[in-house]
Amino acid sequence: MSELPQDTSLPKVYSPQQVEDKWYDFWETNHLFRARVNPAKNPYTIVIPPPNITGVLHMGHILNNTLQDAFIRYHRMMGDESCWIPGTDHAGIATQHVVERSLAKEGKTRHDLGREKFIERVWEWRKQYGGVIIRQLRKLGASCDWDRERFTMDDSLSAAVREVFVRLYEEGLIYRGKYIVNWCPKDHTAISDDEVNFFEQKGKLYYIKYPLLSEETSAPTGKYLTVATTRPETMLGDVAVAVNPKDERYAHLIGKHALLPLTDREIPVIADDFVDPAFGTGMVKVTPAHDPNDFMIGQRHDLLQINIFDISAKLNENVPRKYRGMDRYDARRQVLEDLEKDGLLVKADEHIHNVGRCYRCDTVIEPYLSDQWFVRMKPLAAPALQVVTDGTIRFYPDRWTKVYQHWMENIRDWCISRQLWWGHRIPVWFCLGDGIRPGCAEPIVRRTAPDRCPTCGGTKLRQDDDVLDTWFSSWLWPFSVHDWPRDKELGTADDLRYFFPTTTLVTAPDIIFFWVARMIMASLKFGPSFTGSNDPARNIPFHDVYFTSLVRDDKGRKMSKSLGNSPEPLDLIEEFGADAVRFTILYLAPLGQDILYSREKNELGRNFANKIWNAGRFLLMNRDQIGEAARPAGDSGCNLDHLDLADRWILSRLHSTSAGVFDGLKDYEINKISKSVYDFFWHDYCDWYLEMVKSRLYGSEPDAVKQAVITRALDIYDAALRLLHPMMPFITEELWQHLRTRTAPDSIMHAQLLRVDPSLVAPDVEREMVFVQNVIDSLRTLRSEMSIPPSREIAVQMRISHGHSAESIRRYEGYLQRLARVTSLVFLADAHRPKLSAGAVVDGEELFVPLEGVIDLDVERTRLRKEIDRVAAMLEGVRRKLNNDSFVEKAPKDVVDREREKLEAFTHTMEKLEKNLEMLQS
RNA sequence: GGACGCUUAGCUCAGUUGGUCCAGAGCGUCGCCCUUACAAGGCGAAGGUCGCAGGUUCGACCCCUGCAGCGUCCA
Repeated sequence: MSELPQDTSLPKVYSPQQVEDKWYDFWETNHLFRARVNPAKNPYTIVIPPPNITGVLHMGHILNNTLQDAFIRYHRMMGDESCWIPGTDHAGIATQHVVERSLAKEGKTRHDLGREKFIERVWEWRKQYGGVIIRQLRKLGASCDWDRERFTMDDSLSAAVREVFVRLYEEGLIYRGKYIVNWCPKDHTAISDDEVNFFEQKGKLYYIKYPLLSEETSAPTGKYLTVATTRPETMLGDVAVAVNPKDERYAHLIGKHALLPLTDREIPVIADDFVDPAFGTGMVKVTPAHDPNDFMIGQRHDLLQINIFDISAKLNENVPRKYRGMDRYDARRQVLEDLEKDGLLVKADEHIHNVGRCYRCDTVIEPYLSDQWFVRMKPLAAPALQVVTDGTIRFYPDRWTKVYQHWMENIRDWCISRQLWWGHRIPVWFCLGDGIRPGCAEPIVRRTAPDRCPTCGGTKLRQDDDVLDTWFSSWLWPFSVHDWPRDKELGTADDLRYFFPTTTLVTAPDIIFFWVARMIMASLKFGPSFTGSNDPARNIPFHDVYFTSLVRDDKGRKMSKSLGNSPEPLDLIEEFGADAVRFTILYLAPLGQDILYSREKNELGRNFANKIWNAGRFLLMNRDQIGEAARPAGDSGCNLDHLDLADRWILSRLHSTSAGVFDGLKDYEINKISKSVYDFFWHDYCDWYLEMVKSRLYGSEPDAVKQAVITRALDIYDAALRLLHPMMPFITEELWQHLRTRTAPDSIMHAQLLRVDPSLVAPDVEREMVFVQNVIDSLRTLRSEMSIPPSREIAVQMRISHGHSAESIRRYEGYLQRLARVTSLVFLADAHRPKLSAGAVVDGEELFVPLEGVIDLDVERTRLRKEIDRVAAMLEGVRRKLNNDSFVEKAPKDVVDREREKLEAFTHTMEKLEKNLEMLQS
């Protein structure tokens, strides 16, 4: 058990650097983040969205993980078994890239090493650099259960991937086929539809003439068909020209043939509904191997598929010799030049079209015909849509359910094979035959490598070269982290059943399709195998999904490496402290809206930390001088001796603030929580309560009272620290440990949150306090406007006539003395009205500050007139309402009554202000 | 083209089922204070016809319609 770090004196300014690492070590070495199966408690589980092992912490991670940590810590302090499971993602393309780049520096490619050596190299890289982020999260204060850290390429998680692949294949939900996929010519792999980003781009629409051939002789007729295309180079793979069957202009051409220029291919004119008569000439070229729409046209008309590109999008042997080996853009230039020469290029119009680019490397995607593995999504999507529309899973903010629904209803099959080396190799083997006989056609799909072909017994087998999409492992994350399907053999079966489903998922909305939707599908599909239940509510991966804001810079631009507009998170932590960075981003993060972020904004959090620190210093200094009263029992207890208005008020505020925090948590309104705790701590507790406490501590009350007062102030501070801890874990731990003697491994982390006592929430007390505050405020304003220096004390006279009593106000006299520098308070008889004084009316009661010729009467007259104008405007508003018959008739009675009360109060105030002004006129 | 979101003080944002918010906070600005917790602070002040145009209602920042600008997602 490690010792509690001890530090006796508090410096004047809080320095997070000395505090944060100390406490993180303390928490970690004492295993305070650890979660264990505990049937006596409710589990509260979050699985981290596993960051890429190639990634480094950015502002999005700061937001995302601070939110998760705050939720986890709140629930831990509410008595739940809080379990936050960390881990990383192997990020196929990204990681392979990084390692290939480092190889390139040695002048090598992955092919020089070979597959096996290359993969070894990636693992080495991962050991050395991978998961920097995991270490950085500790700096942020993340209370992850590190014993549970997982990696998507771990043995058990890889077993889960194979298990799922085999099961889906056996059910016919995974199939292999030659389809048009999004091919990245740089990464040499297929990527899924969702991994393509579309950008509008200026291009040209080329009009090209294809010579029409005679039906009888196949000789050129001298007539031409004009097609419009944005990609002229693909004409070398054309197999038809298509028109819309309803397009009368071209009806007579259907069935005739044209000669494909630059080649000697004759191609037919076909009719297909897909063709838009309004686009270009209403006549399009058809290239089934290089356009997804043409691919479908080709299938409908049983057309040939001519692939004209190699894996780098260079032209292959299926085109005339002169174009072979050319890059697609060089080929475009050459084709255009040749068409021009032959007089077949009609024109080129400016044209804006969407171009798909690889989300990893930004290379323009090539629609490409190749053998790929797919998951049939429709059967998986239906139940996954259901649990969201029926509210079994809730999205915050709710509007994402619509986005989700739309995607689910229009779902397309998921291309899961990737032509990479780094990743989960597809568990499929092909029989190669025995050298004489050809191999068997049926692929062998197995959890582990087979020895021989089950059909022919042949031993020459070859595993599929491809690996699976990284998301094919992350969609299993909520249960694969508990080692499913090996949970029984690895002893984590209880964990799996206890911590699944998770409670909350915190993630960015841009991966709603990649990840969120697919996790729901996978959990509903495979959950029954370990929950033993078919109830969807038991098999969902999570109950709530919190979609985070996007962090932008202060000009509203997305933060990006290339713009260099993102602050370096670790530098921010170094400069402001992790607590400040955490609190600031929570304060700035309204649910579902983007955050405009800048370095300087962290001053908010830093200043807040310093404020709390100094309030703590104040309390400790006074405690050391005065001493504490006997401690009340229990963690949430609070000394209740010798209560006065300020005490009852702060207790009321504390309990209603707590209640607000609990309410906010239910709806994930973290910025409301942060605001209310901030306002309570700074404005209620420091600005008012501590100032009022001073008047008692430094006054003439007996020691027993002073001890009760300081003890209570400490108790409330303690409760407020607990309320704040999940947002600012370090400073609250440091101060909490200073407040009272603790024994290791006591930590605020595991202290209970204050239990809300509704009986302490007292609206009447708060109203009374507001009156006192208003009196003080108006005296302060008056002082300031009359240029009475703060050092100068003032005498105050009051005329009570509006519901307050002199006795009750006498009780607050100490507060007025201290907070408004009032030296004496005198109550006047009704008839008296002091001459030559500055005055104010608060809640109907009159305040006078004698001016004694020192102050300019003109200033006071101007001040009064301004106040009269203000009240007159309000009075006018109220009158207008009450003079409106339909308002009095139709508005609810209490609203009308309230307006009548206002009328009376404003009239009353007006009269007094006008009398005051009269006095000064004479 | 479709869907959704946003538009409140110079800037960033709060504003609960429409009526004690005819509007608040932080930063910035101005004035006064180094008052023994805190100048990373205290006190006070200035600053807004709540994007525009209609409508519903006794009453609209809040509800409805249209428009404009910005943004996101999908096609």
